[in-house]
Amino acid sequence: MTPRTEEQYEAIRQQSRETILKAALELFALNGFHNTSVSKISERAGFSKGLIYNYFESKEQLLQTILEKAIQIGEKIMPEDFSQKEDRSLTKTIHEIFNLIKVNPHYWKLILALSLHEDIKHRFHHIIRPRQERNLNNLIELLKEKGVQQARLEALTISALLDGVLLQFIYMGDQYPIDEMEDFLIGKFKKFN
Amino acid sequence: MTPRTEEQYEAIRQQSRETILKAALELFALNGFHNTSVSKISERAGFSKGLIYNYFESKEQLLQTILEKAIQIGEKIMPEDFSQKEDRSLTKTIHEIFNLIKVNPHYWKLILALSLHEDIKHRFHHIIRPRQERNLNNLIELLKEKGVQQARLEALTISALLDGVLLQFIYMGDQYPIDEMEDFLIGKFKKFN
Amino acid sequence: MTPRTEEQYEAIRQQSRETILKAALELFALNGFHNTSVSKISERAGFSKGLIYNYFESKEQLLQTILEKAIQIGEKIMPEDFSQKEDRSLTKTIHEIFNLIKVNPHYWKLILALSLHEDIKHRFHHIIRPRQERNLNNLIELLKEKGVQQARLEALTISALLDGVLLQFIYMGDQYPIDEMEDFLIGKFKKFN
Amino acid sequence: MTPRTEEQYEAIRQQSRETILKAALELFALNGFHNTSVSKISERAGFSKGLIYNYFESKEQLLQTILEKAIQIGEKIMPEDFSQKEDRSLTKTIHEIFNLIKVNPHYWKLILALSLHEDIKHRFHHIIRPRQERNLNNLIELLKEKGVQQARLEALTISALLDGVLLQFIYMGDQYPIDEMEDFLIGKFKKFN
DNA sequence: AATGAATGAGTATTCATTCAT
DNA sequence: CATGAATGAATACTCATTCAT
Repeated sequence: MTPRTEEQYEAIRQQSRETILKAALELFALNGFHNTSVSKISERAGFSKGLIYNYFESKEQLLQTILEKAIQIGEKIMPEDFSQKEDRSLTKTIHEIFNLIKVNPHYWKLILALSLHEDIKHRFHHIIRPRQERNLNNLIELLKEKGVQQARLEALTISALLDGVLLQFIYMGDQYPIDEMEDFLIGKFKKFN
Repeated sequence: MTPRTEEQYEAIRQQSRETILKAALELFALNGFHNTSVSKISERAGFSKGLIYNYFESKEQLLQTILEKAIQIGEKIMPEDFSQKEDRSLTKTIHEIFNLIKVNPHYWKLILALSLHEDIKHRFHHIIRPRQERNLNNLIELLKEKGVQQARLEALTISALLDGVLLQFIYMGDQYPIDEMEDFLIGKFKKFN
Repeated sequence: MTPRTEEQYEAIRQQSRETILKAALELFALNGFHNTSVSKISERAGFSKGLIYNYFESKEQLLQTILEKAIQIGEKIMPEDFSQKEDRSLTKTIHEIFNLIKVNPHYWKLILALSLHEDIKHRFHHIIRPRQERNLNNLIELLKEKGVQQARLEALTISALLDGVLLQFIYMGDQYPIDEMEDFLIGKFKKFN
Repeated sequence: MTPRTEEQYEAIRQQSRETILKAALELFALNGFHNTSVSKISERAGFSKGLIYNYFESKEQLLQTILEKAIQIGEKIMPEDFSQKEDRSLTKTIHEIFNLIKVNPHYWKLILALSLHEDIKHRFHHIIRPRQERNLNNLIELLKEKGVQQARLEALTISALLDGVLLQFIYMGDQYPIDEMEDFLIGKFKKFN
């Protein structure tokens, strides 16, 4: 009955926010943003509808928060200063990407689905596009250093390949031989290390 | 003063149907199914809202009609009896896929976007899944004939690669070097011919 | 190929009108006015939708025409000048009412259903109410002549009874022992003859 | 700052539900089901359109709820176990029916109007028909016990008479001498007690 | 006289958001 | 911090009516 301390309140807030974000992510990824109601999110989170609005200004902002998080996750693999990174081997990078996919399939499914919506694409274009560009350039640099010819096309190919694996893994779920594919591709790209 | 002939009516109907389907396809692909209102479709088609319902029972059925058409298009490249096809070379097949993508990007964008929605995926799973399976098996057969080792993983790789190219082309549009990529990949896979 | 004569045209017109009215009556009686679309009427009549509007200004006017016809039919039993009618015996009148019901159940079903709608009731109140009043008064007169006490209540009772039989016959259709009821009631009211 | 208690919420809900049901009943009875829009119901109830759907799944279900309530009311007069009822005298029963009519004219008007719609009739046929049958049989039993000849036809007559009175009372409203009719009919049927 | 494509106002229903408690 | 009743704008769909042929 004693009032909670400021820290306890903060902890509760943090916890509730996470719960809501998790529920929203899952439903957005499963059914799409426009096909997911705030009601369903609150139900899945185990809260009341109104609470969502204590933490997020709108359904839209909920989405934005999720996307920003996804971008941060991606950032870890190919950080701003990728060229300074210690182990920049393609093998390592591919392994990290596969790991990411396996651990957070929902995020990537959502990102993929949303990136196909023009309206959302526009809203995040300024954030996503430069990173894609940068990642591609990093990859091109990497390949050039290894003396690869037509480094740009080769980089685009690798990038497309990884996107395609992601797509198929997302689509097929557990039926997709994700681990075998990882080994297979790492074997294939060893020569570029 | 006399009514139009049956043929005249049929022609009008055919024309209107096509116009509506085209508008719907574009909007679904651009903004997603759930984010496209029937009003917007009718506006884009240059008709009244009500007319849509003279031709299609529901927004849902409009989608279904579009998807069936997309499936028919895909069928041309990898037909049921692919193993009987005259020129089954990988080069030829890749070329055809690229062509398809370039000519009908809207269809494939839509298919991709929809295939990520669980509810829609479920509804069309019985149509799409078997074809994917069949296509993959055809590819595996093709590679085996050429004496390729690990034909299944190699086939999955090729399939992922093509999906990835589609994804990136759809995402980037005219900025994507689709023709160069085609040549590059055909060069890469010549050895499997 | 010779043009039709004016009379032939008129005959066709008359025929089409009847067909439309019949279809409309049946559907209105079956499903209610507001639950019957002009499309369905035209379908049942075997014509195009547009034709209806060559003959009737509106769905509303179609209804009005039907109601006026029903009123005319009722008029035959209890005409304006009922007191001048030759055989005004209750037995005869009841028999005529039963006949009417049996021959035109659709009309009476429709009349009953519509008379319960306030909006329609209002629109026809000035036509229907005076007739009901007149009919009741005629019945009262008749009973008074036979020396019946409390003629008004007795008349209301007879009137309610007949309405009730109509209602139940309409509701139950062929399962209702309409002929037996007629004999039974005529037996009952013989004393008033 | 603290949310309302569960009881408070329940009270609010109960109140709103009742208000909506009352408004719907009145409008359905006045203008018919198909001629009453959810908008009009919400207006009459003094709520927003959307609120209706917090309480009822559909306009249809609103109707169903009302009908079930009407059936429950009817059940009180002629309960399942009517033959066990203490005072089963016709006089008493007629008095109860008149009371019911006078207290709840809207319900009976609605029931009457709806029972003339084929589509609605079908939907509730399985609920309403058996009760009508049962009620008629109860009445027949009652009359037989009193030694009445042709008990079935007599019962049908009484039943029709009561339906007719209801019909006329509903149609004419306050102008109908409902109390006088009650006394008159009770006098008429005293002999069957 | 007859047709049916097209229109647009109206209807049921959903859902993001607000707010009193 | 938390609740859920209430709102209103948007959405899918229907249908009486018009009109060119």
